[in-house]
Amino acid sequence: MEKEELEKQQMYRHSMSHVLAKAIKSLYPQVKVAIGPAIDNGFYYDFDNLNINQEDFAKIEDKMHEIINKNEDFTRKEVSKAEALKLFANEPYKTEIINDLPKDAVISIYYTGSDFCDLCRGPHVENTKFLRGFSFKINRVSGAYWRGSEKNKMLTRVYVYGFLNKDDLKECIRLEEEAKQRDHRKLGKELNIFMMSDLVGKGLPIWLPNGFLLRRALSDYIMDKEIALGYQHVMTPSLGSINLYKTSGHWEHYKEDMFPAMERDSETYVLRPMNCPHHMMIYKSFMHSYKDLPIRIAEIANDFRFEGSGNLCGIERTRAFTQNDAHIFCRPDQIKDEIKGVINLILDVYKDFGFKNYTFRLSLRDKNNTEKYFGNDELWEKSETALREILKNSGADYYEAEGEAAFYGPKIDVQVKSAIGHEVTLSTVQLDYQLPERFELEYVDEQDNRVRPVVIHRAILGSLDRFAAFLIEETKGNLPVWLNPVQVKILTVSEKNIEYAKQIESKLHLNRIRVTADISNESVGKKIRKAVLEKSPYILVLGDKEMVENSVAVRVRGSKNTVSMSYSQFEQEILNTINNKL
RNA sequence: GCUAGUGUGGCUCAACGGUAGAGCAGCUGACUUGUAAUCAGCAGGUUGGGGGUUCGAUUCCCUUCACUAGCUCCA
Repeated sequence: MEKEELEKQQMYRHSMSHVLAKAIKSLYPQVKVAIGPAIDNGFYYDFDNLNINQEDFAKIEDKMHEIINKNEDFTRKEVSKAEALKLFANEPYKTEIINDLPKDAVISIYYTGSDFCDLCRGPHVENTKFLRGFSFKINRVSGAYWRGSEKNKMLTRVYVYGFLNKDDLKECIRLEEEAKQRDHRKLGKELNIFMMSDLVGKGLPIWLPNGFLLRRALSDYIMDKEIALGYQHVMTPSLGSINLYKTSGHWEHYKEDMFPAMERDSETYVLRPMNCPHHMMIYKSFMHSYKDLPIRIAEIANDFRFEGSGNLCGIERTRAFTQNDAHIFCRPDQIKDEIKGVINLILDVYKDFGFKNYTFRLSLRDKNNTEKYFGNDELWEKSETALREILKNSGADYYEAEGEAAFYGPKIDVQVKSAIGHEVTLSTVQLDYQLPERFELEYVDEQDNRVRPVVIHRAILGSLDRFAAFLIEETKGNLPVWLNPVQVKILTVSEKNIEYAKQIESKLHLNRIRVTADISNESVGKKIRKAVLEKSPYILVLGDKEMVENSVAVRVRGSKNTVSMSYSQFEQEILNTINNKL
């Protein structure tokens, strides 16, 4: 769609939100209005004291059509602050907004007809008759905090799909339906990747055999990459003394989001929410020369966070997860190269996985709320500028986001969108001067002075859990052969072929290919169906013909055709596919 | 965590005030099969848990747990 057309659509959506508010006010006079902007797929409006559900949608939509068909004018008026306060005296949320405006502000308001007006900057359509061709449908109703703060009252938000073009509305709804089909929670269950159990506890996924094979493929892959780049892997305990986290500052910042402390005898332990402090202690336990740096300590590490119950989502957001974590201890003059190296690794990895839908985000601190962060302004400025420059030079597209930094430093995050539209961080690089200070880390420089190293925190796959979730959704469950839990599925035609199937199976096993054989007494058709539903990349049907010829009949995922070839030819083909990460 | 909605056998769904029913999956047997469901039989649920209303509750009410959507949070 053209830019002008898009702007027009946003204006129409915004005008529609006024129509929605007017409709709601006329149906439910006790309601107080808050705000109602245009969004990506339509618009919403927040109301207080409104209690509706799906059954009321039709009634509200009818009322909206009724207003549109009355050909009411949208009239702009400018008023003083005092006049505005008087006009909206019965609307506490509008009053609050007006009170926040400067004393001498000229406030614009828009009437829809003569009986409804709303505080608004505009612009709007001139008359509701222009909205007649606009396609809309109430999507859902949900809660939303007034002004986005959990300290405030929760209002009722009515979401409405809205498009200039009827087909766009249909397409939007269709895409949302399709997205549900590739939701990792649905596919994860169907493909036996993971399960949940109430008795085990919420947010605690159980990885089934297929899921474990996927995780192993992922962690082997990334560890091999890291080893080649000079990372050293370690293994540290999943819990630690509470003092470790008091030293790092995490306890102060995050204790509400950690599992509660465990006390025994006179000691207190916590399940670790991240691995930085353990890695700091590894660095600290040796004396380091400037010549030894950088030191890159990596771990595939289990972590535990007490995520709010409403935030949990399959394996995308859990309370027990596994990070692909590393800490790079380096000299200040090495920062640039090390971060560049991490960004290159990220790009390299995403290429291997075929990911294209991601954006870099430069995560800065919130300048209006600096007490949340450790360290002085100068250091923050310096760190943020350094990351910005590296990103600029990398040529990657990025955007900046205030308030997204870690308490110890700014970050470069890689953001992706899940099937159902959650924006989540997959990879991250973080620049940190604070933890070295708090843990009193040192190295000896050329003049024999003891000085502080810098720490770069980074995660490439992020957490294996979330990465797997994203991978499943991006591939619609059709994981590439090199990652698929079962790479080859063998089917026998009759009992006579079992022996031959076993031979082929063990040959593939010897090549470290993940293979299973279905030798059940079912029809070939049924076994094919089962294997196709399991999304097996290669199905080998073995019958008398293959047995005699020492061949295999290969059915490749996505194709209904069968290709007959010698076993050795197949072996060559699949090994090539796996080596090329296809 | 907050607001709202949902909760029936492993899965997908039915019955909606009158002692729960189907398909798939599972198990057993027969069939020995050539590219998306062979046939027959068996088994499986005190309708998430607890409490209440009622002669009677899967169905109505309360509460609790879990899930879903959105909001908030995300080292």
